[in-house]
Amino acid sequence: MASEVDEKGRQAESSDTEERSEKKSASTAGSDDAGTGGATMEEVGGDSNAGVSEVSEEISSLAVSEKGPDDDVDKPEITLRADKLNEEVEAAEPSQIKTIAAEDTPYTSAQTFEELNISENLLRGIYSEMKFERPSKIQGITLPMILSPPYHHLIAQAHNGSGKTTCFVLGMLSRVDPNLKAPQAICICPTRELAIQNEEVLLKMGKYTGITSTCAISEFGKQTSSRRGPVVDQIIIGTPGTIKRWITSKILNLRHIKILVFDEADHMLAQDGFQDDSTRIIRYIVKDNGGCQVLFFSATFDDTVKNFTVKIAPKANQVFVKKEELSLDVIKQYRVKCPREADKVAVLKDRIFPAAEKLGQSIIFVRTRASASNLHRRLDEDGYKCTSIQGGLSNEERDRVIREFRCGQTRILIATDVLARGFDQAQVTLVVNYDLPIKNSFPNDPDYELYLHRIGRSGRFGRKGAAFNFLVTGTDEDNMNKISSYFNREIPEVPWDDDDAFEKVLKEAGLA
DNA sequence: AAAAAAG
Repeated sequence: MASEVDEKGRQAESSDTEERSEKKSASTAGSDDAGTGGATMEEVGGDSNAGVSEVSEEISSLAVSEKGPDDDVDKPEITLRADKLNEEVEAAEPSQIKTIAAEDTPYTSAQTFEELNISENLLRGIYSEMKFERPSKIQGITLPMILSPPYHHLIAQAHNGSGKTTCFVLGMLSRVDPNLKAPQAICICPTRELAIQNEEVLLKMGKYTGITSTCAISEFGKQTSSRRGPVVDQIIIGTPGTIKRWITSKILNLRHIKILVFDEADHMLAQDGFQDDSTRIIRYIVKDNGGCQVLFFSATFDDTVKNFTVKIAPKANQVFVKKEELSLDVIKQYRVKCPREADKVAVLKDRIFPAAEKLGQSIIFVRTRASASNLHRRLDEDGYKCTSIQGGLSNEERDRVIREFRCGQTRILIATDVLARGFDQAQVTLVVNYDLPIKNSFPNDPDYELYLHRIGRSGRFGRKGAAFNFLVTGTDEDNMNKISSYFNREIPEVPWDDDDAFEKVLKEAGLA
């Protein structure tokens, strides 16, 4: 079921058009699943007082000041129009999503794009370019929240590959005034690859709107901020550093910004992520025009960052998924115990590569830049065809590696966590955690969020996928077990030296 | 003992 739903929500390239349009994506209400009702509603909000820094308090008081005269209502009680809402959409996706509407604003989930009151030109892009028929579950819930006055902030969590990009791209395109030739929307992403990808979706969906956009990422050899003229494009999608530089060097005017989007929001607001940059940009906007609607989108929000987000956007609409529900069943997960570190390469060569050749494309995640290039070099020397990407490469090099992978010229890509989040390539069926993701601050704990994002690079839009986790040490095993129980998923072992076992497991995953 | 952005 999940697959049909996801088909609707996809932001994929044209390469998969055939499949997408023939799927019965029109049946959002998927009556067969109606029995799954009774979504568990967890308590939300209220408890968001964990240790939050003073900075955030400051932001909070600033960020609330929504532009416009609608600052009247201040009722503490939260109207759970949400449960009605859940029943309506529950049928579409089996997962449990809990929704908290800001104040007493009632929202009805959208069953069609027409009822969202978006422009004809935008509808045309949605149908003829994106080939969407109806909103996916997450789209149906969040789009009315994004598009209805008084334009509350939104904190939204949704599964990998469920159509988050569409939500905020459509949101930006719809809220921008096509006749005002000035920056009106900003989207901030953690990597330049993601910024580029998101702008591609935006260009496609907004093809007939006449709305213009620009990508604010560092471009080697291109004009520096000082030599660049003022930004006249209406939507800016980029990475924190460049956006900040454009703002401080006055080439990006914030006066007409009405919507700000954080993609991979948990990372953008994490203390060891981009929290400082993100809060600074919010402050700039507040200072220049009194603030704007802010959207926070991610597949994951750990408790700390969730509390922080609620803190800086106190009156936001909230949409959350239980963590046990996040790990997609379409992605089969396995552990591979390797006797020694050196055996990892052997498993790659003997089991993964042969399979990968037949099964689409693969991404192999390693922990450091150095191990990415080392592994790449070793395999290269032995005649295995693969490429690697990490933040130490030049921008041109990165662009080239991505381009080659996008067009299928390369099938196996070694990567650091630069590609862990958001990277959307429908043909990726295999993900290998050559090194498990671990928390930098607590090396004995796995990074659950990163794990989920990594394996989410496969199984896009309900396709099949498999993830192999390489384990060597006792710590590896401990971490694997923690991940397994955190998401409440069995992660069975595949013997590292058994061809048949791998064969069998790939069949089981629906790949072989 | 990390990676990401960017200077």
